[in-house]
Amino acid sequence: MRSTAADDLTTRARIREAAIGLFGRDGFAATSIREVATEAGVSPALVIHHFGTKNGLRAACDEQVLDEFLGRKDEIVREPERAAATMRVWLSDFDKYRSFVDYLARMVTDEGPAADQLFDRLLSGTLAMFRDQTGAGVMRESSDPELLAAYVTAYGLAPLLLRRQLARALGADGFDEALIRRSTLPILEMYTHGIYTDDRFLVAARDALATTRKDDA
Amino acid sequence: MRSTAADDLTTRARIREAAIGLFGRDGFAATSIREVATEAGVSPALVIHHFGTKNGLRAACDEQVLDEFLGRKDEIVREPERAAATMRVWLSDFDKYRSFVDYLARMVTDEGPAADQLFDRLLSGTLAMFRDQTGAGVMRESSDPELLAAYVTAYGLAPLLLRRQLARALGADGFDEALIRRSTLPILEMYTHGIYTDDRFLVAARDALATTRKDDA
DNA sequence: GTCTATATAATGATAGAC
DNA sequence: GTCTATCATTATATAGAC
Repeated sequence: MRSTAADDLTTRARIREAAIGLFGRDGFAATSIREVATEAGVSPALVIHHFGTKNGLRAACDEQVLDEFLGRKDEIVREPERAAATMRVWLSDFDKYRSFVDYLARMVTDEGPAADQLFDRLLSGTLAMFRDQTGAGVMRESSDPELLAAYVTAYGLAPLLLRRQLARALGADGFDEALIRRSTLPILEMYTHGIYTDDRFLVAARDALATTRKDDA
Repeated sequence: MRSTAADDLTTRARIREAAIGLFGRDGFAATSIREVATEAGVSPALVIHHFGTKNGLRAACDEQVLDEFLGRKDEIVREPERAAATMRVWLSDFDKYRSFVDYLARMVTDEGPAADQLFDRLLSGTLAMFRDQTGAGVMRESSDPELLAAYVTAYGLAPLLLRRQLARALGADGFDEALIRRSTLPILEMYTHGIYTDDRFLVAARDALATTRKDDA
């Protein structure tokens, strides 16, 4: 894996890493080219020289983080597994990879091609996984597999987006390896047995939907 | 319920609504006081006159959206139910309430007291609900109820944060009432029966955790 | 309460030397 | 490749008239 702290980087890469850190921490709009330059130890003009515009710099950061997270394109088929593996590495050395985690979280919720590409790759991986597992009889058949896959993908991203809140609410220092360990079994329990003891909420919802559907007609 | 579009608002309120719309759409840092003023049909100086600083304006927006979403404090105990009800109203008239949805989504992921307050109120409501339902035998006992409640709260917010991606991936115009309807049963199926047919992932994870725990020692 | 005019600072980007 | 110097624009916020 690459080394973030090391200074054996090209100047261009150093600027990009500085930008990822600041964009991730403060957001794109709230970060100035000057701040990036100072952080990287170069002049503002050099930032522009390398990346053209501030948006060019953002695009370079997007590409870098996306490549780090999912691997270069068509390298591996199973995107969600690769993503989960990367995330484990990132969380295992929390301080070292914090920039990437923060940047990634901002990227998913921002609108733009990077967010779409990321979600699509994760979703298509989840869909493929679901298809295999359903075929193998390991997974139940859903009444709406596409929707379920989309939601499960979203649920997978939720701890990333709400990592601060989860850590705070659970009395942890940050969303680190310990929290991942703690969450593994309870969440897998939920995905295995559900959280309810019987069908009553499901039945009630079915009735409610049928009723309002009648009202609409 | 209040009317967003109507012009029977004080100037102060009109400025605040304009700010909510622009902050929600473009983000706080990317929105200037001038834009807010133009949108509200007043001068930039008047914005400052009413709210002191740009951050003061943000605070007023936070308070407004939080009050709209959860109701004024200590009005209702069951926060998540109130929140879900508000969200249904907001999604039932998508264009009218889009500003609030967008603003809320930004608010949850940003750091700050508003986000913390919102998450805490939702979480404590979820916890109370879980306690009641577990007591009534409707809900299974989790191996870690606090963690499960935190995750379920996060999962409840996930469609809000990823509404664009969900809508896009599912071929919908936006995350509207139709998508809520479509998702109700499949998601409730998941929460009722889980998605796996047997324990094998759960058992495997238990083994894996036991192994790495041994490695650490 | 609302405006015009303005002070003051910061921003993204350029020009051109080395 | 990297810098200094600077331009043109925009930003938040203030002063003071009405």
